[in-house]
Amino acid sequence: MSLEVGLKAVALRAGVSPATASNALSGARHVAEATRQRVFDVAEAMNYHPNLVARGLRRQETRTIALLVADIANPYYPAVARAVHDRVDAQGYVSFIGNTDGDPDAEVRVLQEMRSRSVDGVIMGTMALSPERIRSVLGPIIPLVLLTGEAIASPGHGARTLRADEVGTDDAIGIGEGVAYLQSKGIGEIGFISGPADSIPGGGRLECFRAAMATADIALDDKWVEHASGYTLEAGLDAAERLLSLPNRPKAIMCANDLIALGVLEAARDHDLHVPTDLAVIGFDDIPTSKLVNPRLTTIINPATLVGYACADALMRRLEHPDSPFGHVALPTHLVVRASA
Amino acid sequence: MSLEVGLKAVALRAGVSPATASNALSGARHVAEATRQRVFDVAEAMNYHPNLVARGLRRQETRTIALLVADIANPYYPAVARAVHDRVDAQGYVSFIGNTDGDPDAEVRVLQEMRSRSVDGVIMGTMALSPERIRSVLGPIIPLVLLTGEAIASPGHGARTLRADEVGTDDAIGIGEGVAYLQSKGIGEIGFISGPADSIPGGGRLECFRAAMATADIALDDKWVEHASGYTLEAGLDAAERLLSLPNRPKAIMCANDLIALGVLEAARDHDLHVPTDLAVIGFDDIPTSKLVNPRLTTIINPATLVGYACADALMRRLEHPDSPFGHVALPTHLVVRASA
DNA sequence: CTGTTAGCGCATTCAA
DNA sequence: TTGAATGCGCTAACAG
Repeated sequence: MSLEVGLKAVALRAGVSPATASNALSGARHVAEATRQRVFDVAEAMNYHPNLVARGLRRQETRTIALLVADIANPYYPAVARAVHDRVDAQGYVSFIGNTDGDPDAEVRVLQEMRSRSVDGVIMGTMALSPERIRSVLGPIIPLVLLTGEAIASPGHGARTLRADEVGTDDAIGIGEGVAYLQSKGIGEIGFISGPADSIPGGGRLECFRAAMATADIALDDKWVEHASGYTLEAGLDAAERLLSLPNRPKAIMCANDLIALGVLEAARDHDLHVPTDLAVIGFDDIPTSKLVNPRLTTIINPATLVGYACADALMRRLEHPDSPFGHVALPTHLVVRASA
Repeated sequence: MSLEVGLKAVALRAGVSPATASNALSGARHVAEATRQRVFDVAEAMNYHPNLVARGLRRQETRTIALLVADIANPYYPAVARAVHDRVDAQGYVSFIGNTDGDPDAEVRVLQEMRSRSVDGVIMGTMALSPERIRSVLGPIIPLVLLTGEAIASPGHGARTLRADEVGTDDAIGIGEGVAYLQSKGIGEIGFISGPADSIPGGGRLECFRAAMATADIALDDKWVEHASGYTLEAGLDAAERLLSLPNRPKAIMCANDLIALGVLEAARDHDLHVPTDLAVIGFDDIPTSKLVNPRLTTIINPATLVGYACADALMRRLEHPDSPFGHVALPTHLVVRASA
């Protein structure tokens, strides 16, 4: 009934058994050159293409991976997704994409879904679930790459039991550079806008910030630490409004991501504050927009493409060498001074 | 050997046959309430989740779709991807993502790949292949939604033989508004920067532009029509350099997309041209960046989220009603006047 | 209402 | 070097 030509049809027309046709095409076993050629010709003539679902069931290997992020429309992720795609595509893998909005229930649901679909690997930028929970939902087998800034805060954290590779950014470098830079300009009244209080990447960056302030020996007023309700411009604007309405407001604001920082820029405009003289603003991520806004955003470069490559490479490596030691890659972040600080 | 609990294991523990367990869980056939409850309890206790690869093979329905675009990192697509994801996710479908860079070979390759993977449907924003070619590579069965601005240039174009739904934008509306707006400001020397000469969306927009100029009764100097080498800021900058170096340059430039327009903005800066007084610039798409740059970009809104919804809805509709008439949706575009024109 | 049989399309045993 | 048989995990058809 099926209109697709299957291996059986090719074998029939080539006058061989399905097994031989399979071997001829895949090269798994040796086949007489004449036979091989004949099978190839017939397959080509009949426009045969293997059914990858059936192959996946049989081989217990689907050559699919899952890329799970909070929101593909968040400007940081597309570059990661593209980089991952390019790397795995070169190895014959295709990617499922999943958006979780950082909602723990959604994360569990989509992880379970991907497990049911027998993906060969998962790359996940979690916002809510602990690594242990992720591993437990995903089951003990499927290779997992964690895409998280916090990886570095606790290097190699439980890799043994977690059986996961970690790719992150060394946020402390860039944030340290940012604090030092502000200090060198004589600015000590530095505030920070993090993401939602319980979210992971922003929380890690906040910790980095606290550490950097301590290192720089600058007292940190806890009133100057705000939590945006999300990693969006609007949430950043709201949080900045609160910060700028304080009786004694900070002279500089560092942010957990660029969108929040863009919100701060808007808030500064609303308050008739000149950036950077009245208020210095430093973002995080260096999304494409950042070099195009006015004033151009001083920010900390989060190398999205390299992160994507590193995730894909870690996953491909584990698929080839399942028993290699688990690793964590920390890509450096760096301050890029533009016009906002 | 497999560590995953299968239906057989659940059936065994529940004391029923695999078929009954299947029916109890899926509800395909009626099962005694007591049995059903027992199967559910066992499944839950054993943490059973169906193997969707096996189900796909058996049901000849994978509940996967493919979203094929030129480049997910292009800022227009993430919003489309997110919208598609949300709609199909609600129906239990997951999305493969494919990037083709508008390369015809890559498009053929990924279409073939998706066909091999038995996706239930394809949403494709083609840049290079003709609809007929796409249909031929994809085979006659798999539902196809074409995401293309040109759909509207030739409404219902070959829908019968193509067996495809089309979702596009009515680019002529917004481009007509743009030309009329410039005319109302007394600007008649209008140039246009399209995408690569052989690419589809930019070509359609160029045609709209020519038509709008004719309607407005403005003579169009062909020297003022340029082709950018891609839909990027850099390509737009290059093309604009060529246009602005002309002995008699246009007083306004309309563009096939916003990134090209952002390149024009940079070129204008390089040439010490003040926007909009020396040079008016109008983009296309209204990507998030456009409202944040300086000067804020006057552009034509391409409702990416609505486009994504429409694509997903068209696909879901066809999956439910395979024989419904093929349709094409044209979402209106509109000029939004900001500061660059 | 439930169990048995069969097969989706392929790749891997085993045997020849 | 090749073919026949088997089963990946699930569900549909057919019996009972």
